[in-house]
Amino acid sequence: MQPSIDTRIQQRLTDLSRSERLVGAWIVANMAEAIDASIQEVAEAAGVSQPTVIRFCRSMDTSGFRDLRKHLIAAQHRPDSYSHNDVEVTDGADSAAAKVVESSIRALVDLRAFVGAMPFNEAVRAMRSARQFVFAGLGASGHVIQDARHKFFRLGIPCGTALDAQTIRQHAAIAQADEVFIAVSHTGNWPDLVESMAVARGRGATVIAFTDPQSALADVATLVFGSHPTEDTSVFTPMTSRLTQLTLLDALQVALALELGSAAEENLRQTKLALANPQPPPNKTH
Amino acid sequence: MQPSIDTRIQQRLTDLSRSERLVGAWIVANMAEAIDASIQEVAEAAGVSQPTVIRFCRSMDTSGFRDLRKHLIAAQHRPDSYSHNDVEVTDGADSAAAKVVESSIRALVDLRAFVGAMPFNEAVRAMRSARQFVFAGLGASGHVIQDARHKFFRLGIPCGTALDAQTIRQHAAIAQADEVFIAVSHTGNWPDLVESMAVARGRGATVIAFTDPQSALADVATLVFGSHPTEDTSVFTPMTSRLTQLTLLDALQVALALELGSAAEENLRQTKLALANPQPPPNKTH
DNA sequence: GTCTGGAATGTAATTATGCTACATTCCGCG
DNA sequence: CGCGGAATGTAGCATAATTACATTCCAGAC
Repeated sequence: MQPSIDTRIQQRLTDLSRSERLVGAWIVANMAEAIDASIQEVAEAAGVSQPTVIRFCRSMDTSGFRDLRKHLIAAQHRPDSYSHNDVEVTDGADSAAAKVVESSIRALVDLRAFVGAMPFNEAVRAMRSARQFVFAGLGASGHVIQDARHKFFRLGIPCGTALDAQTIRQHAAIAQADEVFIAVSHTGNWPDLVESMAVARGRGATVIAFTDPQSALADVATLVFGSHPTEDTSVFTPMTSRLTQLTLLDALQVALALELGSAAEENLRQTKLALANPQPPPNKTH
Repeated sequence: MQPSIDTRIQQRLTDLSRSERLVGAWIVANMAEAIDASIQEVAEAAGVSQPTVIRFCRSMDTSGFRDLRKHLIAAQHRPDSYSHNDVEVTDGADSAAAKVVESSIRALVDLRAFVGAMPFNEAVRAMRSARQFVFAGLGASGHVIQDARHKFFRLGIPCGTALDAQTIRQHAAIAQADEVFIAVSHTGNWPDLVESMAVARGRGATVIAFTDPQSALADVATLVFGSHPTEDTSVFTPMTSRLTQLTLLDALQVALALELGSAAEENLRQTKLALANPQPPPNKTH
């Protein structure tokens, strides 16, 4: 996640022109008022004209005043302990653990802000009539993949897994139009995976990618679920990106279960039962 | 602090008139969009007129649309606000997805309340001098296990995995006092797993269980990290219990990395590097 | 010094937004 | 069946946000 808006303003204050600097200075000094203020009020308080305020907003990489206000409100309600505290070497086991949990929560809260803009409907539409799902991922993403497969196959649609470059290539080479590939990758820049997905898509298959939306994988995919392009370089980043991917896949599976067939209710009930008792005691294989 | 706006909307939904209820329902189902929407857009999406939207704002004890928007943004960025809704068969893919995310957040927020009482220090003390870790889990928990192993082995301590009853029994049969078994199970009632861990412990090994604290597995374990006995019977329970287990294992790994040896700083740096770049592009195996 | 070009800023007009006043519809009840 | 009050919508208004354009300011050239 980007640094919160107030620190961003502080940092760039010196790069701005005189008038814009006045605006920025007033805002950081009067955050509480700034949040409820209109453009006029800000302009007056800072002693500049209204367009200057807008120019200031643009300088801060926001689309306009509304957008800036959104960031200000968000910043005010985002406790610093969540955004900035990384683990310190002086931390005891307990406080380090607490920070990991905080960080995980933060990742999902941030995810929630984007989930509305993700293509769940499109994904479900593509998946509901698929002949087969192929789950593809390398390395650490392989665990996410296996977890996902374990959940989706219960819906009754055949599921394949491809955890290494060779298997992925082979699956892609025989891809059909009614197949859906689910590709997971933290960075989205593995040539093997990207090329294979391009091949699969070229053969008409749908490719759903869980990856960085800026990546090469995202470019070749039909649908992208962004594990958002985090700038947070803390220790936790890869851990939390995996959590968000798992959560998104959970969400997709539930959405698909709801949508499948006209017996949606029955499907949900089945899902509920299956998930509520994933380990019926006397059963060995599970 | 008042209950955050989304729960307030939920609560009062039934008291509202038909049209206002439509507005409220749309907003809670599409929080992310609602935040960026103008009155018109909300009115259209909810299928009502613009004044109705404003009347709705007033019904929510806000001074108007701007103020409501402020509360929505704040709610979205406050981690301890979450709605508690289960998925309905009438949900569209989008709102079902949103609920899954909410539910995951809730699980971690609940976890946070207990994390201080968990035996991280004891676990780290046992693990820092271990000759080997053995990760054991059956079925769905196997994915959690594999993910954990993938992370712990980087610390330089040998790690074994046991994903089926036979392997688990064999590992337990040759357990030594300086080995640490990490057992994961949602229910904690698999006879194979419970018996094997009892054997391992009888031979002097440390058994750390990630499971229901009321279960048989918890009884035989040396240390227990409770995926807390949730009373939430929603569809999500098994999904979220897996998330909490993963998060706890993340936390344990970070805590251990900090504690390992006197070169704690070096270990952390290594961890950071290893985690920050889990997929160095030209490397094939990862 | 003063002229010139370009950036910085402000003025004024434009558009979108949030809001209000009033008209219409709907619905329960005598 | 019609009355009265709540619920909702229509149309218009005021303000907020944004844009287009004019003015000012300042650095460097001559």
